[in-house]
Amino acid sequence: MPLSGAMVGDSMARPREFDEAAVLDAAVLCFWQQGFEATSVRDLVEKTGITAASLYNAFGDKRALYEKALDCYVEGSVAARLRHCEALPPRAAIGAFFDDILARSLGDRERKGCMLVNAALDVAPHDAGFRKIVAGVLAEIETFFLTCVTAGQADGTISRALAAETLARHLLGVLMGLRVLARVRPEPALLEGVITPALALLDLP
Amino acid sequence: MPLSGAMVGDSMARPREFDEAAVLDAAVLCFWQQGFEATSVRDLVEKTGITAASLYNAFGDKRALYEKALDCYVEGSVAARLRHCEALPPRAAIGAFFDDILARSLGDRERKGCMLVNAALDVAPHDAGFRKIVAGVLAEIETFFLTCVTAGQADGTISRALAAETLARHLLGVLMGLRVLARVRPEPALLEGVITPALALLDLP
DNA sequence: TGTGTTTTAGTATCACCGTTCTAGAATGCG
DNA sequence: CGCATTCTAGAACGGTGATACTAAAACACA
Repeated sequence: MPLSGAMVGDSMARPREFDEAAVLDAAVLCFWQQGFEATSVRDLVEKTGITAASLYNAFGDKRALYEKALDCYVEGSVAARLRHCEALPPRAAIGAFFDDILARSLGDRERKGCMLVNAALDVAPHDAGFRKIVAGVLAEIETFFLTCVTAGQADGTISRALAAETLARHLLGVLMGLRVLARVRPEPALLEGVITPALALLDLP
Repeated sequence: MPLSGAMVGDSMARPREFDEAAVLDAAVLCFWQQGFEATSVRDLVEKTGITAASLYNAFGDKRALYEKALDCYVEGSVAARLRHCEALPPRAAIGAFFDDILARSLGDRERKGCMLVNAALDVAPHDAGFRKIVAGVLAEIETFFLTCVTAGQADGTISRALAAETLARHLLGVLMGLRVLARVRPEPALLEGVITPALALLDLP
């Protein structure tokens, strides 16, 4: 099984004609919008612009491509947002995080939601490998919240009324709920109503 | 197009051999576990024990059967829980509601989750009809929370620090989040951590 | 007891599924 | 310039998707 992108063997041959990153981006969009089952290889061929043979050569089978696409999404969307927010003061980081999610959810005209949350209900329950991946990313988000809350409780910007671990878990739950509701009822008042009490909880005496 | 279950015309004929309710229950289980796309008509034929022709005669096509199955699930699971909790005092009703969800989520060894939440991400985003149905049920749950919070704020058992509408929306969001997390990380500490702050919010001065 | 209607079971249909194969074109290296 | 290699395009593959059809069986009623 040759490694994609890397030249193997002792002789050079014809190089790729397509941009692997661009193809992966198109695949992300497909899986993100339609989920794993509802996306056919023919969809992928059409949207990526390369042939099925090239797809299979470069990425393996459909499941492997989904895995790479999910990785790509997480790195480009989730991890990027975490890195961005981690640079802020703790209480502001949490606020900015939810502001961004809110804006993204309300501006999501195609109702794609969050590919990670979609994966959590689509592929994770029936595939232990995917479940582990999704659970790992969720744990990273939880850790981000925990770090923020712990630091905020230490410097007095976040309430100590509840344990930091408990607050972090609550924030993770609210985040998941937001992304589900946004796909069915993307109403500003509803989504803001979901967030407001969670943030109020941080600011109490 | 004959109405299922009802005898039409002026002459009686051969009656159903199968129990329509039992067949619908089996269909609910299929769709609940695997979702709409991942469930094939052959799956349904196998699990319900009746033939494809009977399925089509009795319920119409696959989409119509899913709709009836979702109706059946909502009536038997969601609506039943709402009715049960509505009989309790407001603050206790909310507590009992989440206690039940928590127990159900932790005991869900097949990781089926909640069929309504599954539908919210599976069929609702791509089908306006289903979206309306799911949104309607979510609105019912929101109304249940709102009724509880309003009554609790009136009799002093629930904090008036936040508007009743806001708290109700928050509780709905937490509920959705719970059901997503439970399918990936069904850990008691995590799920309890999600709920605890939401309930604490109700009890503050 | 026939007659009409509707159930059944099984199969046919036809499009699409994920995947692989068959070519032939394009490249780097000896 | 071959030669080995790996790319591309597209057809082909077996399997399965949802659904429709055929014919026999089962009942209610005249």
